[in-house]
Formats: sequence, structure tokens, C-alpha cells
Amino acid sequence: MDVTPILENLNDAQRQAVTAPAEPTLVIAGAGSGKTRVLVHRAAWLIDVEGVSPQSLLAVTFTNKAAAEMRGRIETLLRLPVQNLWIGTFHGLAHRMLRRHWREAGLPQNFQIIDSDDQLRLIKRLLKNLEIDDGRWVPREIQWFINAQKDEGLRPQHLDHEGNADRRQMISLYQAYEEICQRGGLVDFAELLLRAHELLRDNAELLSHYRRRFQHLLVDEFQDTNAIQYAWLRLLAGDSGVPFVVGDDDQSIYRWRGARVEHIHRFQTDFPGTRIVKLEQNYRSTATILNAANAVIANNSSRLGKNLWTEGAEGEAIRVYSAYNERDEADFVIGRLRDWIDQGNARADSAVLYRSNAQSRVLEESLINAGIPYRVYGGLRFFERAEIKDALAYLRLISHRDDDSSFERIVNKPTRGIGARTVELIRSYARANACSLWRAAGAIASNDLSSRAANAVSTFMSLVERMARETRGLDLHDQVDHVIYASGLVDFFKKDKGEKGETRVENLLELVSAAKSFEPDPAEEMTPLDEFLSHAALEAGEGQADAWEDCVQLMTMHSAKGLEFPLVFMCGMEDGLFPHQRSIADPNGLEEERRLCYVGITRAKKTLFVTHAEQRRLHGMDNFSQPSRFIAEIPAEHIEEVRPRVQITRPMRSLHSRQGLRAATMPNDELGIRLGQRVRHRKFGDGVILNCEGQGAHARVEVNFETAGTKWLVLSYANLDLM
DNA sequence: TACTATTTAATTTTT
DNA sequence: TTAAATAGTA
Repeated sequence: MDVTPILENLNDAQRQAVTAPAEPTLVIAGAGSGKTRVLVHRAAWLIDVEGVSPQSLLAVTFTNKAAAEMRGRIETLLRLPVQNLWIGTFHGLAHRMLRRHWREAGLPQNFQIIDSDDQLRLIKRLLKNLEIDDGRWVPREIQWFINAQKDEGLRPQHLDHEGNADRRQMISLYQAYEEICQRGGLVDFAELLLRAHELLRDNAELLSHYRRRFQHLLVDEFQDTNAIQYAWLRLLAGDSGVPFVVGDDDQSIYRWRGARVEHIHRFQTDFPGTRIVKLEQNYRSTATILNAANAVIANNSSRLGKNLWTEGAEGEAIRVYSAYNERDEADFVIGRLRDWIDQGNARADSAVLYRSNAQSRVLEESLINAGIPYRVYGGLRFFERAEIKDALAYLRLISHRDDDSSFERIVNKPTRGIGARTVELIRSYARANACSLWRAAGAIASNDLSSRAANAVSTFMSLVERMARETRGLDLHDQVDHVIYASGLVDFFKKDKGEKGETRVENLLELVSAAKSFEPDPAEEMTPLDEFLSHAALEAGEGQADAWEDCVQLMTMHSAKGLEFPLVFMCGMEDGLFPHQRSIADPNGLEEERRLCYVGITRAKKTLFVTHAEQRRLHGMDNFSQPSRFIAEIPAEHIEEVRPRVQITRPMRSLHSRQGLRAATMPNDELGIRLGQRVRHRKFGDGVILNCEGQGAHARVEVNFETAGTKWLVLSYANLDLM
């Protein structure tokens, strides 16, 4: 057998991992060390060389995109399509099992998946039903609580209120939420995992079937598995399954949503004799960038320990720029981007990273002004758009009349005279009789409603029945097409004035094409419609379109994980922003921020700019902050400070206040600025001028405040009062 | 029911 | 600042 294609171009460590014997294996893979590569080649090795049937392989990835990419790469390597190979996210795989064994899992055959938005609505409705004050019991917090419990594998009955009344209430809300979901055949994301775990745990036959089937379990991004995912994996592996997991403890950035790095440690005790392979050679970044990243992450405790190295060049120094404010910061970024583009580089090879989404705004404004095309990652995705969810709700109701969450969503959309009063009556009937809203509506329409309301309700119900009848037997996309018109949604959004309505209609039409290109899996026993609906919930689709255009990439550092760019900017590197204020006090939080910083730095292949602003407008308030402590953690020899501020001669359009304009044009002495002058600042209080430099718009003064300490302030922004 | 004024709160996000 | 949710008004 010729194994060259599978092993060529692998380094020793990679090869060792790929060809490891059938024993539990933990691959610690640093950033840019060829992690995905190892997984792909491992799968190919098992199939092609070890003769393992694709059917005996289970591969888990973090996102759907990663799953699709992995499948593609395995097929390319093997030069044949691999059927019967289960690759997917934990959620996707759990879903698959639940569909196959819905009966054993205690679910209705056509159970529906709800996303976090649906979940939140459901919780809000629940609170209203129980007449619980949603000011004291914040829906988001309840949602958070429920998901956190599920992530840990805990049902309400496992929870103890610990004598705490608030906690007791939370638990009973969790319980009530579960009952609603069960009645409506609704399954949220965490529930998929929890059910799938219970399914295997409580069904010895199923468990042994799957254990026999899946000999090899490949897991990507292992550091980001949560408790229930890990438990499922361990259960599935049993004593005979061979887990092969790949992860990087230094890139664990999702603790806040249940991920536990500790699983990397635990893996070694749960699977005695685990073989550990470390991938430390980096093929992405320059030595400078790697050394900087290594130095930063070295400040974290309890690491597995790993040092990235490269055979590549040292590369250029990391450039650090201190901006006056966020606009100056943006201007700086735009200037460097211009240089980059002028040198003939692709815009798409550059990325601007930030800690929180709010920071993108200023950058976007400047990019628009400069006429540089850009794309912002994140935000609403296709299947999350309101109009799409409306259409899906109709489809779901057609498939599943008892789906309360869909019922509520579209019962009066487009408006058909079923107002809050009527819906409230339906709700209370449903509550009293423990039935679905659909049934309640049917029961109530003939008795308890005013004739007008009763009429409206029965019109709605017969509309749904009619759509169900008329779409029966049609192709999926014809069903969708029929529903968006028959429901009146298209006309409803057409009436919306302006571009908004137009885009909504376009999106609805796009939904029809999505249905057209959707390929149902013949192996599944669901109807194509149900399969499409699950797909929509499980895979929300791409964010923005125009992915093909050559443009600058804007995203948070979280969404940058797994990506790489020749040119990278890390913006807003200030204490309070990054590390974020809410993480600073907690050592665990701070370490996670540091890992995020590590992720950010290691995105850069060649050039890295780090910027921070002395003053930043946040929530409408001016804030002054220190450069991020992470900057100080980068060894000085890798840093080059950029100081173009003396030459800046841009017009100060950004000045809003009259004082600002005056300060921008008048010489300092006329403003009364001299050493020793007492001044007052609205935030820092009283102080004395110690020093000053520059004239006009760029004049800065050093002030020693009585309470806030010594600070450099830009005169035109600081709004100092003379005393 | 729809529009407007007021209040409130403000990481990170995939499934 | 601003976006979203809520309360109040026509």
C-alpha cells in the first residue's frame, strides 16, 4: 500500500499522531501547528491504511463549517467520497441519534429544534403565564441558568435549592420550562446534547450498538467541550472505543459558555495510558510574533506547557500605536491598510480584530470614508432573520400544530385581528387544560370569544389547515414558495416602506432558493420539510453575503479563532476593554482574556499592529485608560512604538464642542495654559498642570489630579476648566 | 393597533 | 451613544 500521499509533508510529530496505534491519543496542538491537518490525515490513515471502515469512524468538530471542510479534505485526500462517515458537531450528531431513536428518547417523531431566540421568547411567555415579575426574574438570566444546568448534565430534579429561595424559584422555572418543551415537542440546543447522553446512558442495547459501531472517535477543538459533551463522548467510547482528541489548552476561550479546559487533564486519567503528542512547530507566523505570543501566554498558570517555534524568519517587529482616541486609532488603522493595499496586497489578507462588537462602528465609519471595502463578521445570520423565522414558523405549524412557540409568533402576523386580548384568552385556556395553543384556540373559538375574535381565530386556523392541505405532496421548495405567499407574509413585508421591506421580501424569496438547493438525506426518516426545518435551526447559515469580494475583514477576537491573516490589527488594547472590565477581577477570567489575546496575536502571519487609545468614548462617556497589561507582557525587543502623532495634520472634524474648536485653533498661552495652573476635569476632579507639549489641536498637558493621579490629556478633548 | 416617548443597560457566540 | 424594550398615547 502506498502511504505517501497521507504521510508526505508531515513533520515528525504530526506523523506520530497520524500513525498512532489504536489507543487513546491526546494531541496538544499549538496555534498554526497543523491541527486540522492531523485530524484529516488521521482519518485518511485509518480508512486507507488501517482498513477501518468509514462507518466505524465518528468525527466531531466545533462548527458546521469545520465539519464540511473536514469532510471535503478527507475526500480529497482519499480521492473518493466517504459515505457512512459521521462527521458533525456535537449538536448535529446528537440530533441524528435522537431522530433515529426518538421513541427511546421520549420525543415525538417530529420534534422541533428551537434556537436561543425561540428559547428566550418561550421563557418570557412562561413568566407571563405564571404571572412572575420579569423585572425581578430576568428572562435572560433564567435562560442562562437553564442552559448552564443542561450543559452540566443536570435536570431540575438533580438540583438542590440549598435553602435559597431565589434558587428554588429558578429551579421551578427550569422545571416549568421543561414541561412546556416536552408538551410542544421542542428541543433546545443544550437539550439535544443532554437527551443524546441520556439516550445512550439509559439504553444498554443502543449503547452497545453504537459502541460496537464507532471504534474511532476523532474530536477537534477538544479544549472547548463542555461537561455534557465530554460525558457523551466518554460513554460512547466505553472501554473499547479509541478517542483521538486534538486541542490547545491555551486557546480555550469559551469557559463562559460551559467549555472546560480541565477535560484535557481529565482525559488522561479517564483513559489510562493516553498517548500524548505535542505539535509545537508553527507554520503560520514569524518568530517575532510567536515569541510575543509565547511570552504573553507564559503568564498563565496551570498550563500543560508548550512552546511554539518556527523555522521561519524572525520577521518584522510588532508595531504598537498609542492613539489619542478611538477616531485617531481608526485613522491609523486606515492609513496602514492604505499602505498595504497600495503595495498590491489583497484587502482580504488583512483583518482588524477587537474585543467587543461595539468597537467596529468607528472603524467602519472610517473605512467608509476612506472608500475601503470591508466585511464585518458576526451579526444576524440568514435563518435568524425575523422574516425567515416567521416563514419557518408557518412551516413548522403546518408540520406540527402543537408547536406553541411558532403559534405565538405568527398567530397575528400579518395582523389579522387577533390581538393581545384574544391571545391571552387562548393562553389561559391552554394553561387550564394543559394543552397546546392550537387546541385551545380550536376549543375556544366556538364558545368563549366575541364573534369577531372567534371569526379571526377560525380564519387563521383554516388558513393553516388549508396551507397544510395545499402543500401536501409538493416539492420542498414549492411548499416554501406556497407558504410565503399564502400566509400573506410577502404582501405584509411589501407594505413596509423603504428598503427594509424590500430586503425582507428578497430574503423570503431567498428562502425558496435555499429550499431548492437543500438536499434531504434519503437515509433519514423525516419528511424533507422537517429535515429542512432542523437544518435551519442547527445551521443558521452565513452571516453577510459578499464573502467573495476582496475586502478587509473585521471581527472580534473570538470569531477570529481558527483563521489567519498576513496583516492583523488588534485594536482597543486597553485595560478595561481588553482585558474586559468584567473579567479583570477574577483570576480565571483574566487568564481566559489572556488566552484570547494569545489567539489574537497568533492570527498574524507576518505583520501585527497593536493599538490602544488614551481616551475612548464608551456608552456616551469619555473614558481614559491605560494600555492593556497584555502589551506590557510582550517582550520589549519585539515591539516598535509608532509615533506619528507629531506630524498629524488632519482637520479636526471630530471636535464637537465649541471649546474643542477653540482649543483646536488657538495657541496655548491664549487658552491660559501654563505650568502650575490649577484645572478641573469633570471626571478626574481638580489638579495641577505639570507639563505641556504641542500646539493647537495636538496640544497635550500632563495634569496631576488630587485623586486620580497623573494623566496626559489632549487639550482639545479633555474640556478642562481653568480655576 | 400602531406610533412615539421614555427608560434601561451595555463581553465574547455556536449550536 | 445607541439599541432595544417598555409604557403611554392617538
